[in-house]
Amino acid sequence: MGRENKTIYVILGLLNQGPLTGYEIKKRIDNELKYFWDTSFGQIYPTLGVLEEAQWVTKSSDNKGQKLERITYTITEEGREKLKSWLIMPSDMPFIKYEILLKLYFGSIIEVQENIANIVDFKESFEEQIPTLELFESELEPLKDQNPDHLHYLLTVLFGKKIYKAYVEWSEEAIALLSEYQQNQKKTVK
Amino acid sequence: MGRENKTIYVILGLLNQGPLTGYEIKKRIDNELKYFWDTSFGQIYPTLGVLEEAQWVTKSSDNKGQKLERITYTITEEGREKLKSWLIMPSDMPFIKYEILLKLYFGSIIEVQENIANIVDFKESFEEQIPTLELFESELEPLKDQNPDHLHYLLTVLFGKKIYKAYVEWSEEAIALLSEYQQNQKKTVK
DNA sequence: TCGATCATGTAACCGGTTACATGATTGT
DNA sequence: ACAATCATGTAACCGGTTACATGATCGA
Repeated sequence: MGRENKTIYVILGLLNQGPLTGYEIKKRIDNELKYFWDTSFGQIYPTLGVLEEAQWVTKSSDNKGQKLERITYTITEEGREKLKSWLIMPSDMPFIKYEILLKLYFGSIIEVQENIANIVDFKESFEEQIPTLELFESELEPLKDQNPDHLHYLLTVLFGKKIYKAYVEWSEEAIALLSEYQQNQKKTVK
Repeated sequence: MGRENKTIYVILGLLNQGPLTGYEIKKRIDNELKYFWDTSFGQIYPTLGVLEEAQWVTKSSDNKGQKLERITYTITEEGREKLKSWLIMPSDMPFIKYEILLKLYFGSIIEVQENIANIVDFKESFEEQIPTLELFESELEPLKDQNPDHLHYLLTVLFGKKIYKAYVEWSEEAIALLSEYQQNQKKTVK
């Protein structure tokens, strides 16, 4: 699970671009970071409390006491330092549990067709997201020299594109190998 | 975190190939599944208890009562059915939290060189594993038509190779873009 | 003899999800 | 009127890691 709580850095990173409410933080994560990160309200609100106690953010409300209070959080200088010190540390390796590989590894006891169907699902779910990533790419590409943020966003988009294409290519190879095996089986039975 | 406990299926999948002790299960996971799965003793032993209670495995000991008891677990017919029913279900999508992308996304506030160093680390750690995967591939390739298990193992190896190569390619692109940006910056300063 | 590996397990803790609770505001 | 969205939070629960505890066996 990776010892350290990374949620604090996601929040600090977003707040570093400007003050936000908890709700807005969630929206930004869902819209912008969804290809490589996610989190839930049940994590965001408690973490904001932790951040405030540590004085990495400050809290303010333009309608305190009223119903539907809107609490805006702002990063502090200490918070910015905390963010920077994390940014320059080596990253944890992505450790990923691929359920589909686990199923394939043990998959010889079910029908070949069932395994192929699983891979087809996998392939399609990534393939359909590639055009969106390419759209982002075409929007960010011309801006990359003007603003370092755009360049950094572009790098994450290129990552997504590269990996999703690799998923699709592997799926095609795997389906071909399984189909070939299935054909050989049929011949043997005949 | 993905609702259902997948550890039970990893264990059932391994036991389906033959009886094992908890310790041996851990070793097999570390040796064979490490590219796409891992787990700890603190998860394996309690899960074996759950599996036994559900009668998906049976427990036996050739040296009961002695010190250093060796407890061997064997899958039952119900266990095998449970495994099969999971194998044919659609897989959860791999949801992956890439700390390195998070850092890049927020990376414009630190030195370009720091971000490049992070990517270089990332690249190297995967690059060095590719030869091992290619060795596995060359061992499994000639066996794939003889035994369906070997074909299935090969598919998981091909996955690893494809994704690791994609990581390396992206790293090179990203480093090039960041270096280019850095050069332009220097010119502007002059 | 001494270190590596075999072998089983527990307890404390943490990160994270889901469901629940509550209600206001905005646009159609 | 009504649905969607805005808005904040809590509690129960679960999966998983780490550290701890204990000791046997085997090979150099």
